[in-house]
Amino acid sequence: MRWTHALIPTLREAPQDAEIASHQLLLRGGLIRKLSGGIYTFLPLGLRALRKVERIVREEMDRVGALEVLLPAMQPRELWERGPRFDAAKRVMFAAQPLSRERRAVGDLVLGPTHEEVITSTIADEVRSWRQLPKNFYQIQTKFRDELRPRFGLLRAKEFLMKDAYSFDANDSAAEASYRKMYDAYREIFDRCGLKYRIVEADTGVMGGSFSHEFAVPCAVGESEIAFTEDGSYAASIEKARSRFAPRDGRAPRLDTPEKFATPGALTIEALTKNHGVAAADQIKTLVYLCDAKLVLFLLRGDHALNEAKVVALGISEFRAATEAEIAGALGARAGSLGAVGIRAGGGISSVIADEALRDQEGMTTGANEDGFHLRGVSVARDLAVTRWADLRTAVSGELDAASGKPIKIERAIEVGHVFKLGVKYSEAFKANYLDAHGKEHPCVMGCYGIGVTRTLQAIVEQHHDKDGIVWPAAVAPYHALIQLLEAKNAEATACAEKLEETLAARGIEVLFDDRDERPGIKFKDGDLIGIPFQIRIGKKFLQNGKLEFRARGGGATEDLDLVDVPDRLAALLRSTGAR
RNA sequence: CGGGCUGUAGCGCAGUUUGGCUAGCGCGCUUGGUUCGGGACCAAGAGGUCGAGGGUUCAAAUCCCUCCAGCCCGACCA
Repeated sequence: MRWTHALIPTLREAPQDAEIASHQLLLRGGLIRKLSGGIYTFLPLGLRALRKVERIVREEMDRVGALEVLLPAMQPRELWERGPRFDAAKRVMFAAQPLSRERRAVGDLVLGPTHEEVITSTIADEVRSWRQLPKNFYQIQTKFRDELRPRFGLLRAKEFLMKDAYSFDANDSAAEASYRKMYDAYREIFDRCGLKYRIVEADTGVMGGSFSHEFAVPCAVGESEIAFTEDGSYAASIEKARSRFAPRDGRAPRLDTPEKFATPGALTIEALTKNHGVAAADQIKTLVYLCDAKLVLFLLRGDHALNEAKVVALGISEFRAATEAEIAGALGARAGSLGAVGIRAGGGISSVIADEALRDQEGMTTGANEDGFHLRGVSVARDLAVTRWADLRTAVSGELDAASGKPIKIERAIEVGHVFKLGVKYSEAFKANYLDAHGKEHPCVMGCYGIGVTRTLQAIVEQHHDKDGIVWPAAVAPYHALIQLLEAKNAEATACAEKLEETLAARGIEVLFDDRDERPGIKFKDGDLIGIPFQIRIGKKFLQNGKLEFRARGGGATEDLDLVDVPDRLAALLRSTGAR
């Protein structure tokens, strides 16, 4: 491809709404353009890179026997209403209706944010026998989600390309084998994309299911947090992460009975520490939530934070912090002076759920349910009527892994892939059943597996760039090689460049030929910006002694080669980088 | 949805406080010339509903009202 025939609108400056390097470089390199918030056009160069990622995904899906399908992006709303999670899903869904009133749709349509409902209802009709199992279907398709706040270019967009796959198995162990296959395929995919990533145990959230893993690319602007030990023996998303809490220092005295004391104006953990000398770890934090329409108290140690994902994991589907009025009505005090001493589940409060860190603790301080007063010397076992113990806390950096005792670190990351073992949540809802060898009907055991393809593309750029621009891993680069003709007015140099382009193309090497009549500096800057892995310069040295200058974008010395030697050299390098 | 901010040429911005002549600068674009190895220089050009609508005024990018869009922080997030 000749540069003058292509459209590669590079920019010297980045648009001001692009904050992070990868977003700026995709725009500056002329790979994408923003149409509207969270909605992007792929220009030719960007599309080529995207297709490379897609190709890797396809090859690895095909390799493990997944079958490619294409499910509709437009879906009947009614389908979702029959499914198990419409209420949760509809918050991010777009409706798709004819704008003209005269042209009414037969039923309401939505734009699919994902495809569990479609695939399961389809398979329910087509798969009936154990002989047809296992099956795994995948597609690469545009998803639509109404992100409240799209940002960072392709990292969080309203319209994005996703690879999603759905496995159907006869039983749990078969489903786990399918899961394992996909897990391994994902490692291949992200390895081939040149990404450094961590695989973390993840929360299943609204998706439901029994377990899942997230493929996370560490990145300061990532939207999720992961906890892991340095040696990789433990890794989990922050929602799921468990850790050993640091023990209390044990200086708070045990009392025979709780003792009330005045704490005027001390409404926070910090204020109680500062004004009354009560260490955060010696306090009980009392949080009031409205859970499935009932008031629930959550108790944590003062220095710990509630992890709401763990509340969901308790089986509580709808919850929110209680309002001031609800709190006052149930406990007779305002937030800041709340406590569970004397609270019996069943009255205004339906249950008292306490974090494991509080078990058997003594000498604790908590609110007295009277504004401006707290109780000290509280013994958890003696004074609190805990109805349920659970792990509620958010792990923090520096705590120890529960199993190995090694310190955990917490970092932000981009979630590029997620695998879920779903179980029968969707197959039961849509009656995706099969008959076993004895003629007995069972629901298929499902798994689902997503890769954010456009997000992966940007994650690659985020991980592979330098001050001058993108440094594509060869496997996903829009082109393998860039010919930079620096003497465009010289007939011999031009003929050499044309010959080289032809020779490389004939060998299946994807080549971009910068044939513009521009000054060398511009070509160097643009070449480095768009990051094609190998650059071949035809310039001064060619005029002097017929040599071409061959260099890798990622660094390393420039080699002077004869025209005839370039194709072999390139082909060998591309083979070694796994690009071809 | 709450808080903060911004909308002026394709991109980056000044001008708005204190209303006033033909709305400016850099990059990019066009033409001509000189250049030619890390984003050259000179000259001449093209390109604007100053986010939209309404109002005040002799006069509005500038003041007032309404709306829209975008960005940042938060809430939310499969």
